[in-house]
Amino acid sequence: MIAIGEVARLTGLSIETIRYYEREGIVEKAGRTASGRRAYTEREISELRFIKRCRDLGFTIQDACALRELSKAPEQACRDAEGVATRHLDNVRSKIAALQRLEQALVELVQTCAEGEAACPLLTALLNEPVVKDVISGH
Amino acid sequence: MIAIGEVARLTGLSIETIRYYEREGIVEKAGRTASGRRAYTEREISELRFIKRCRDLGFTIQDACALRELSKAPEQACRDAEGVATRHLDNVRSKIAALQRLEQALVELVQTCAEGEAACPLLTALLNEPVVKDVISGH
DNA sequence: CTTGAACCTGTATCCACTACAGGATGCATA
DNA sequence: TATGCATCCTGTAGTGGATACAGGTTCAAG
Repeated sequence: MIAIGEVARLTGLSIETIRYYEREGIVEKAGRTASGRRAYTEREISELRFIKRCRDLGFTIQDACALRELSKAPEQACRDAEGVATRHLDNVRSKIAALQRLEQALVELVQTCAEGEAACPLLTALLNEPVVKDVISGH
Repeated sequence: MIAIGEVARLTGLSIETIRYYEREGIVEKAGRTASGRRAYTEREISELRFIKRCRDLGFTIQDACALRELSKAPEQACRDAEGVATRHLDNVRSKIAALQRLEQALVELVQTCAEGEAACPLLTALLNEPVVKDVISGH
């Protein structure tokens, strides 16, 4: 049986996050020792690591749970998993594109900033110009 | 005097967001009509629009407020504003780079997905783990 | 026996909104 | 004048995905 601190080290998740996953029902409640401490099996650790990998790839928790279920189901799983991943990939590409538009707008703003001018062109632009259209949703 | 709905239309912010900005002290409390409805001046609308532009560029509310203050100060504003914008630009570029690494990883995952295989390579990759070595030894 | 690390529960906080519920007001039409 | 609908109000709760305590218990080493 493995304690939560060790699980954190093994998975790369923080202790708080592991408890949060349990609290939210994202993973099953871990077993307990006589004194009430969480005790993990290797299977549970694998599951946490699976979630961690999905999160590192930018999948939502919901997607991560869906992929985990697929990893247990035998039939059709591959195509479903590919679907989830492809949709996410589209998402990532949209975000990249939006950020690149942002980058361009920022570059242009900063370029206008010439030292010593009476009015700051950057601030003037923010005061007067309409700006980028499509914005990033995520934080 | 302009009502909040019209201000929303003029700025591109939602009514809820305008009220939220007021509630949080991000902008000054708007004046009121006899019946208690918010009434906006052109100056207040400009300020909301300024915040909106900053948000569209991905600046935090905090940055937006800082830039707004700079737009009111006469001296040094340009260089300070350029600093804020440049730091943000660095941020945006880091995010783009991170997302591009993500994109590459996802592309590789999805590419491995060949229809009809027994085990889904995508899920296998997510599951694939080095065997847990160390167990908490004691008891 | 004492110390300090690791663990526990429970709650609050973050960011920037968004989504109601439940009611008051304003304005055009019948 | 009455109706009805759009618009507005306050207040509260929820979102995602954690993170940060406070205030306590338990464990292991010296």
